[in-house]
Amino acid sequence: MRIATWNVNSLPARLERVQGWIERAAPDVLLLQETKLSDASAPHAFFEGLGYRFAHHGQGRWNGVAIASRVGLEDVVVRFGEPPAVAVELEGEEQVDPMGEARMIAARCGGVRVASLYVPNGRALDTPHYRGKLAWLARLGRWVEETARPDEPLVLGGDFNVAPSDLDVWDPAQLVGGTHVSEPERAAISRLLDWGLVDLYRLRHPEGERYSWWDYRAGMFHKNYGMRIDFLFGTAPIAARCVGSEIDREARKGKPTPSDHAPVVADLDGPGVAFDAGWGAEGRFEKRRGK
DNA sequence: ATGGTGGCCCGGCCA
Repeated sequence: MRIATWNVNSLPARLERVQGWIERAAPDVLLLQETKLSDASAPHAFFEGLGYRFAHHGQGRWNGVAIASRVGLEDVVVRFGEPPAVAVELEGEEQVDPMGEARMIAARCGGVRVASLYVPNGRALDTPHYRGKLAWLARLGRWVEETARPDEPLVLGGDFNVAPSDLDVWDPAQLVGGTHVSEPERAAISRLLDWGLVDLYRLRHPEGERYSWWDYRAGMFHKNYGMRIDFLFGTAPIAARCVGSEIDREARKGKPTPSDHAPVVADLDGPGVAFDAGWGAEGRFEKRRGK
């Protein structure tokens, strides 16, 4: 079984790329983030035409998460199972509450509990958005601890907007004092790992210079100045079944315009189906340096 | 060079 996660940065803007990638990578379960769609606009027929069932949790213009599965899709939960939040005032200090936003959907697919997660960006350390990010990550930790067990098949996938170690960023010195690398954010990821989740890509790839997100600006992708912030985290029974994992750098290249994130793939059981993930000869991306 | 790109959808906001 192949599970993948991909922040598509708008599903309607990415439909052609998503269809091409599904045909190329043939995931059994695809976790999507940043669909930027309302539930009423969710493209169920598009996914059904490709052989997938589709569950979407959106709010329109921002955020939005979804699960496409061709191995069953049951027991859908959104927003950690909490009731819809009332409208949140975003102007005042300490009023930022990402809990009400469309950032979490979970389901059971092919005997595996999967969650598609879009962690708040946090903007900057001294903002209420950062404190909201930490609160959201704490809610995620509590949801995992209260509703799952480390010995059952569970996969958390998505855009975590955290680089867990300095090996996951192109230049740690440039990011000091910023979000994505702060100690509290990394502690929130450690909480998940300490509970029993395993970073499936890192399990198969100990090397650095492998990222899942590159800024659109300033040629960051071409210089391979990126961060590894998209993950598939699996419990021990999932890690034991994981025969391979890739970040598909090919999906970040070319036209039509790609997302700024690449898909992360993990294969459970069997040999998997090999594909060139675009990191260059011998699987190593040749870093190019700007003038 | 204190920039740059891209998506929301048309004036800035967000990443």
